[in-house]
Amino acid sequence: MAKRVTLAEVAARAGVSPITVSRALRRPDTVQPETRSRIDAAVADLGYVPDPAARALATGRSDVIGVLIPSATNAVFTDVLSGIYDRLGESRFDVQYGITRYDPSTEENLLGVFLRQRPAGLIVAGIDQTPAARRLLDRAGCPLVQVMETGPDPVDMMVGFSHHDAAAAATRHLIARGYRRPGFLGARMDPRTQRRFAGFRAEAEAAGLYDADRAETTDQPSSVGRGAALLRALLTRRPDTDAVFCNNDDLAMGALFEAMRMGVPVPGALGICGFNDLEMMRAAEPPITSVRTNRFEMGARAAEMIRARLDARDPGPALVDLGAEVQARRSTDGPARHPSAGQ
Amino acid sequence: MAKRVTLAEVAARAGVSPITVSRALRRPDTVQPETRSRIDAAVADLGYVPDPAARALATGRSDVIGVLIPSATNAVFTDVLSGIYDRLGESRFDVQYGITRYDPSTEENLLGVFLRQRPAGLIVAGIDQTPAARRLLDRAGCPLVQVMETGPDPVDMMVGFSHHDAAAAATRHLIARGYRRPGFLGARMDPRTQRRFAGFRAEAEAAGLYDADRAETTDQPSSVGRGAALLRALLTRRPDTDAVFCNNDDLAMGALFEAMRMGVPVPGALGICGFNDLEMMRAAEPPITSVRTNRFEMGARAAEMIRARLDARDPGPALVDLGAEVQARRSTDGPARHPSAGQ
DNA sequence: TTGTATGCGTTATCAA
DNA sequence: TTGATAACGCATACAA
Repeated sequence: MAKRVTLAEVAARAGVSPITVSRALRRPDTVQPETRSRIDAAVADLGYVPDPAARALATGRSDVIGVLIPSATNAVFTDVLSGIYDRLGESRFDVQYGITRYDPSTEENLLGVFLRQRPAGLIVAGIDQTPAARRLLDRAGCPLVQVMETGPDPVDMMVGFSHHDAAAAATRHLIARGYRRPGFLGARMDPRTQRRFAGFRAEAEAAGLYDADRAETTDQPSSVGRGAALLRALLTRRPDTDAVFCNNDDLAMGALFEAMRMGVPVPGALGICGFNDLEMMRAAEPPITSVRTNRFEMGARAAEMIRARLDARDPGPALVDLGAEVQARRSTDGPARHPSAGQ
Repeated sequence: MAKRVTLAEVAARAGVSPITVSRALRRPDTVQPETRSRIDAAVADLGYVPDPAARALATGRSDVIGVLIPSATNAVFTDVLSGIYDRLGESRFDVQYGITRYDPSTEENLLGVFLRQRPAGLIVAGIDQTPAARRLLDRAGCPLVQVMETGPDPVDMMVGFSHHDAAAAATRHLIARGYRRPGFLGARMDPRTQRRFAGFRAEAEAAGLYDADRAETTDQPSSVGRGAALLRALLTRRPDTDAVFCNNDDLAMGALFEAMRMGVPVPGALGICGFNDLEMMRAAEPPITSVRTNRFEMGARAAEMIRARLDARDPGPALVDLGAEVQARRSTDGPARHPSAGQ
């Protein structure tokens, strides 16, 4: 266990006082060039690295940037993490993650864990914090970005898109392609999912095509297998359903496989649309239509906004809407002219 | 910004000295029950929470458990994270992640970042650290677990499995099912992947069925699309290949889709085996054979071993081999008796 | 069982 | 431009 090199030792070697070394490191322009070079040499010789705990104690601030997401296994969030990491990996900041498991009280706890470290910044997924969590955030005293979603009443900054509108766009796409009996497949049914469902419903109702009986949902986590099960349940109950908008891509992939198993031609007898546009959607056979959400970019922008604020630069607009675009692919090419030909 | 409540204030309210409060919190059995209850009340009244920085400075130890993984988007690692989180989420420890991007020098840097925080424990993926990183690890001065893989010469503790042997088992399975011209699909080709390839090769050679020309690999990251491309390249070059062992499940999924596109029946004309057994393999059509690796369990065990050591409990064996099992599914049911029937 | 003195490595404040 | 002093909040070592 190597003994730690301290500021005092560097100072002794450079023939200055500790505080001067401290200054030379943090604001080089405030010390004479020649003393600075002596100090730099001493730092290099001794291999000095600052102690983050001591710094945090003295300043009342850490270099931790806390990130709160619901799941570490859902590709949706890991892509956001990649974006964050891309902009923060090389910086002086340490990124620390917390996983809420979609559980509001876990989120409150983790917020507490982060806050007591006096983080330099905070990135939290979503806009559905509990009132208690909201109060904590309001008093966080550091730059804060809510990601994944846009909405009213941001705590501080926000970067995301409207899940409602994105789902509505996907539904419009299905209808435009000629599907007339669209259904909805949903798992987990957390608030974001609910808003997507609302977008689907609003659009279908506007077209006079909404049928509550074609919504097949579960509170269970989503998975490919779950998508298969949901589709089978839906088609068993309502065999004439001619398209499904899926809550996410896992469900869509499962729906595709189940359609294969059931001998239901896609897209001729059933159109399938996913959400998030994971890489596999493009590679599937048939390729699956999905809604592209700019997840990496969301993380990257959030990280940049925080850095800008910490460096006292202009972070730009406090609310950034990155939008979402329907990526039309073969799985929603439209119903076959002669439905029976599909068999 | 709420002013921080300190130990001293709690002490004043409880009518004891700060150190007694400190003790009451950390080792309740060392203080009189009645003073303890007074202290507990004061803590609750004031909403006291310890300052991690101050504690770290005083003890020369933080409560951070550092986790180093190559990628945050690869499901293989996120499952390990889930396991770690499962055992550490409720504890007093803060998990902090670092992403190496499969880059050894990034790994060294991150190790430095962690080490200067004097972490309580460290979990690192793999056994392929650079000599410099290895030296850092040797001097980490905290419990350390290498996960994902077993191998000789552990730094401290280790929990994983033999990628070579797991790949060999998968290859044996293909051969046992009757495939005689097996190929290999590989992406990224990092050291772990190389060892899987070596396992495939060793087993194929042992059966006299190895053909170097049936290995289709790329240094690019793996993806479903990449799997499709690799299969097409392989079948174009060597159309008589009758099975593929894929480096991972993404590639296997892509291979399945590409086989569909090419009109190659699976498993009759082509057997497909993946690696990791992600959930989607079971849900595919046909369901895809894969090698189950116990990723969640690896993370969970690693976390437990570290906690045991920190609590001065017996962590059990320093080297844990969790094995890996072939999950046989329809995609490797064996070649069709009459190959032409497959068309 | 509880308390006193002291130190952890850094930075803020004020003075020189 | 540089330095002396005093925190920051907690825990260790030792004493009572």
